[in-house]
Amino acid sequence: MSEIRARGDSLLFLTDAQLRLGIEAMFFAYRGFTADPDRILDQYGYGRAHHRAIHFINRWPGTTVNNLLSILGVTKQSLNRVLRTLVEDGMVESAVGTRDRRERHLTLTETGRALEAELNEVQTARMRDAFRRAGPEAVAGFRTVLEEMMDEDLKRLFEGVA
Amino acid sequence: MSEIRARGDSLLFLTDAQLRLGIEAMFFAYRGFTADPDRILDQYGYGRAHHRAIHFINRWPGTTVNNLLSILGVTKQSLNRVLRTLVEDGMVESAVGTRDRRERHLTLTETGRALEAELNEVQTARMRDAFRRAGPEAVAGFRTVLEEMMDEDLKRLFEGVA
DNA sequence: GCGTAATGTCAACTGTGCTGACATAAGTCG
DNA sequence: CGACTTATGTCAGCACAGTTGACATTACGC
Repeated sequence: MSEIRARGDSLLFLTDAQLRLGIEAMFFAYRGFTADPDRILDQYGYGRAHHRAIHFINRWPGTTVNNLLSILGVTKQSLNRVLRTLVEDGMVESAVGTRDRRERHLTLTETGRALEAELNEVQTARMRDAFRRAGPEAVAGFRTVLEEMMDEDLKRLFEGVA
Repeated sequence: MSEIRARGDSLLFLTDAQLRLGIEAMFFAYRGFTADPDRILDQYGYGRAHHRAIHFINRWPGTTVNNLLSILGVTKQSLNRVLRTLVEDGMVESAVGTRDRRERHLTLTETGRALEAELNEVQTARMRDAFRRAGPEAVAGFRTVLEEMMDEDLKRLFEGVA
């Protein structure tokens, strides 16, 4: 506390009212954040869980099931239900590991990459518009605060790739 | 686009990679954002829907069911299930409107306010730490970007109270 | 060969969203 | 007054995505 006063900053941004506004901003913004992809997913009979799996498999092609589990923070039963439909639908390929044959390496198929691109397009469009209107300094602040809100392990994961 | 270049800003913050990082930051941060209240809600046998109802009833005491419906963006059947348990548990009071007797005005009871305080405490604590570490300029940017990501109607609602 | 790790699967349960249908009470307006 | 509309509540049924617990298969490593 004292070192902050010493920096000469106003502490008005830490009032209860300001913090509650931050909470509500998160809530409303997250709704906007998911609204566009949700509409596309509906057409495929998929939900947000499918989106998250597709997103992170695209992000780290060849990742294992266990990796994905720890990134997504769900149980294997929950993830498996989603992965099974994605593999059946030809969106995801599950390849036996070469170094360790117990592992399954997950990658998107051509079709899967197309869906990922479609989902990314709309979600990115909203974010791009928001970033553009807000400007680079605001975006830097946005990213900083979000990182500080993460759990420690996810923060390390995130900073590892950022 | 041109007016941004004219401002002399770099457009590097709008690259696809940066936008994808923004998307992932939102995802991971929202997990952290909900993690602490979730643990408390579990103890009461409640979920996030209960939290949201409690939050906004506390925020606008005496609000009507219809108001709450449009803020939360769910169906009345969905909200009613949650409200019913909260009223049964003595967390929320539903009072017949005086001006319009069709309306029900919702307020938190003493017990409800205590739970709200408990939930707000942990969620606020995380946000306060994040805000403090990030500093006031980052917080301003955070709020700006979040507002720009909201749907238009929610943005107006939010700006109305902010 | 034994223990452990990675994965998959079955069953059951929960919370929270949805649609559709219907009911009641109360306000509004011709 | 009567007709329409609005605010709310409720029943039934369904879907998605999370959970726990139990168990099986396969493969790695000491």
